Amino acid sequence: MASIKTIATLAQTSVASVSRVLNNSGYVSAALRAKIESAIAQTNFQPSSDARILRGGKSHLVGILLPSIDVQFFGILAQSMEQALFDLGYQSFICSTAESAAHEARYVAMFLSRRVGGVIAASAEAGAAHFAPLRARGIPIVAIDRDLHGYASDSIVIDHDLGGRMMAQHLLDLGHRKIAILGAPQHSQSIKRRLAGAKAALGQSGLQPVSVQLGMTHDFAQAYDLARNALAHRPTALIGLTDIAAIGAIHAAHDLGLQIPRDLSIIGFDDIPSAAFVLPRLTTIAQPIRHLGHIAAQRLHRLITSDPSVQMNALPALTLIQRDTTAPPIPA
Amino acid sequence: MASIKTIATLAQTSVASVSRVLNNSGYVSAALRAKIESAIAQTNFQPSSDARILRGGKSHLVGILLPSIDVQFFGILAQSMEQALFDLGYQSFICSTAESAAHEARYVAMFLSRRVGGVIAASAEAGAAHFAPLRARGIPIVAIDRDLHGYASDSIVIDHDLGGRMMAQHLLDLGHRKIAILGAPQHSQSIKRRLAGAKAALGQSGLQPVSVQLGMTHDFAQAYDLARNALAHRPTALIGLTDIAAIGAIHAAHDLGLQIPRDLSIIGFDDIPSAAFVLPRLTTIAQPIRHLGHIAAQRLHRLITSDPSVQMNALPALTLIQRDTTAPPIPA
DNA sequence: TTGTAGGCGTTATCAC
DNA sequence: GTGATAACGCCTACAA
Repeated sequence: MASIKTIATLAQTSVASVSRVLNNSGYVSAALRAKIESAIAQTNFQPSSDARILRGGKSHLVGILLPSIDVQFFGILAQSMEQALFDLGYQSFICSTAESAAHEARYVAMFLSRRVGGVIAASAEAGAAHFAPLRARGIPIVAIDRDLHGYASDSIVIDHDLGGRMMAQHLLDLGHRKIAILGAPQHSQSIKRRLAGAKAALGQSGLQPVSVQLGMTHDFAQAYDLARNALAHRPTALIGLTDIAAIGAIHAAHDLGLQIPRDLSIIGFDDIPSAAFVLPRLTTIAQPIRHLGHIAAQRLHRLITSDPSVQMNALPALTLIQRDTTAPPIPA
Repeated sequence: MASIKTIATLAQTSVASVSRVLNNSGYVSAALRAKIESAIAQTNFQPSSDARILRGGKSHLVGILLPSIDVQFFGILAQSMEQALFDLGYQSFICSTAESAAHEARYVAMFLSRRVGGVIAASAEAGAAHFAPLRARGIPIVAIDRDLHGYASDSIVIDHDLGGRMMAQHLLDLGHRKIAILGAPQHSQSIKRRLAGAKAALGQSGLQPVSVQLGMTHDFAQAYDLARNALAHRPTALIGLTDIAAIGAIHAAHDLGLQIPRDLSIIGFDDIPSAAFVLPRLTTIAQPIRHLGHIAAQRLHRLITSDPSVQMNALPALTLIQRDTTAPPIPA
């Protein structure tokens, strides 16, 4: 593999000068610089990041820990973070943890050996002790989507509780009283908080959900089954803690011969692209996914460089997107 | 940052012995080994991959180049590859290129400086010269989803042409004669091949598509617009070159008051999770996305290690998944 | 303006 | 069994 030495030989000079042109540091005569640059171009030479890191340079590596990227919400999030980070000069390890603390721990060990400069994580709920080694080494951690207890240096987490309230309130405002709730994965902190928020809002009206159905995985098929269970309790409206859950519910209702929103109102959460492209179009609470990813990248960058000039963006707000799956209940 | 030296001091021994326990090489007495292991555990020490690479070890790094991961097809693909690769001992840089050769080139330069051991790529169509430096260094490249002309060491690319034929044939078998085609992104090799295949199948029946609508981006909204254009030509059936395209078309048809499949048949391609969860459920050609990802990972591993014992899996077949969006046309 | 040399963390080679 | 040590590729004093 070509090294700085190869280039030096090619350009008939010393490694120091090559390093100087590579880094635009110190003095190099125009003539020498030209020779060196041509040698670099010829060889397609790229200096070894490893040697640079070893020498004491920053790694410009960051770890991104997400439950998955085969679910669109996280795919969008991952891509937006990776792009923003790349533009800031970092390269990312995007890791899918399947909500498993064991997997997270494995990836954390990898981050350590790769000397990542920072981590962005949407961690599984069950304990976060495996983040301790990162903290011990002063490696900044930005929590995204879910809090990380004492381990995060910064948190980009929307107000899931409020989100839950908004869903419930919308249905309440429409006049619904028999409301069911479903969602997954049940161990996810965001799901739990939305659930808590929704229940709280119902509670304020002296109501309780007629059924709460929680599942393990983030997929349509399971949501469909949960919805079948929920619908057995004859709600007039249904809260999907995610759009996936809500869309699964639309299908379950359809197969039961229910008309939406006439017989059943459904509201979701996230506003993933599919939400606007199901029939009927899904009413949902939108979170600005890409925007959150960009903010997380910026914050991590700020933490890594300790550069106070990077601005602290406020978290964008949640918005109710009213589409075609919610309406007042039929008067009894 | 703790190093092997720190551990040696802690365990009152030399770096050589620490290295020996780290790598299970050479002789270490049980007593010494215990001391060293405890020092390692105490410190949460992880040896620097950079130093290992520098020393001449393999980097165990691989680059994954995909147009995006915010589109579910690629998100699933990326995750399956990353997982399989991680289990094989590799860490991946998952990079979203937005179908841009310039972006690809930037990532390739990064791969070079990071000394990746291999690359998996679904490249944009426009030329692949920027892969030359990888080839020059003998870094294996596995093409996935799309061929890479002369640059790939191996190719995991389904027969898109056949896929196109299968879509057309299904509609032809049903009795359709006025068939429109839509899809995106139009510069994608896979899209072009499916289109070619579909046209060829129509041609064998002496037919031509009544309309071909191609777009730039992989999203529902654009597909919706394309479908509006296509439907102006009054086809009885419509081929979506991707499920995204087909789902956009379902909505366009719905908004035009068309009943599916009575007034219009629609077939898609890929069988992404949403395909089974739109109404009506989408008939489509399934490609086993995860499986393809696993195969790509295996093949790359084989190329990196040149270990002939890794089996060559055959590419899995395409299957028609008949759901509810296709039916015979209404007799005129 | 250019060149020489040391050291970053690791492993392999060689002595002891 | 164990411990020095050279070398990997790079950057940065420092010397010339």
